[in-house]
Amino acid sequence: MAAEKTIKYSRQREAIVKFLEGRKDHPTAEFIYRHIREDYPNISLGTVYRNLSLLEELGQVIKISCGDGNDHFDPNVEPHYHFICRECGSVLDIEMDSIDFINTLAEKNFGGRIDGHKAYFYGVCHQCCEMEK
Amino acid sequence: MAAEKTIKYSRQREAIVKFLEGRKDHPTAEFIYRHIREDYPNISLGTVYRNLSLLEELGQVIKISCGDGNDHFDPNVEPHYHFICRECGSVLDIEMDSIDFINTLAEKNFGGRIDGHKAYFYGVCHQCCEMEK
DNA sequence: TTCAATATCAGTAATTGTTACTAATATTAT
DNA sequence: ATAATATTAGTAACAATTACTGATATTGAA
Repeated sequence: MAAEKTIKYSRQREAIVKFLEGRKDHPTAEFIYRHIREDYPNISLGTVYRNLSLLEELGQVIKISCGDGNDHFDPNVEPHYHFICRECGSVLDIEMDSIDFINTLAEKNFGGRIDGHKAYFYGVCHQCCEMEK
Repeated sequence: MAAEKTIKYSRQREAIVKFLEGRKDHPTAEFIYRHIREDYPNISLGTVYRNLSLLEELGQVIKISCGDGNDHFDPNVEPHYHFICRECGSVLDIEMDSIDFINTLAEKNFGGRIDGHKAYFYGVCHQCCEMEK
């Protein structure tokens, strides 16, 4: 039987969780690191990465790989969709009902089993739309 | 006026195009490199990367960033969807009609403009389903 | 309340995927 | 052919992430 590693409390991990709590801007590890450092000047970037992937395993955060080269992190683990602005690159939440029925559509002519999907929407965000005027 | 860089023929680029032609397995740059080297032992990985991004600019290939850490390349530039197997990590095509209407759904309660999307489906591929038995 | 076991840390080095640089080579229009 | 220049191989640089190490913090039990 695999010896389950017990998880000990750490201030650093708590700070990361607190920092992410309620955020909607899906920061990168680097961004989180820079801000946590204001309270914990000695925290290392490795600690941020290690804890983010631990929190991901624990199901407390979601990693968003939207293809811009950096992973982004989201404390909202409920299934939802993201938008990436072609202008400014910001990653925003999309408010829409679940579209799980596309799994069934996708499974129609497919040999295997489909149980999930990720969708990224692209365009120009509200803020950048305003700038165009 | 921007001096358009004219594009000269190169055997290496042709070899890459030929190698990708008709493939359905969405290889990575590294994979392409290893195989092209059988015919062109001196080709460098940089050349593969450079040509792949050139071909992408030319609209001859599509780069797939599915979040497994490696970019994959697809000679099929028609809009279509991909599946990623949770077991073996293979990236497969999904045969399904366009679901562009989800853009409209997504734009409903969204401030900005939405003009495209990417969707990745997850599950267990046919081959891995068989292995489970 | 010690104390031993060990998870976590900071700091740093290593890895990995990708891009940039450079002098030599290949292609193309003339 | 030749001149202009795009492309190359090879290598170095880069950025994001992960692994390593000895020191430190947390925890359950004595």
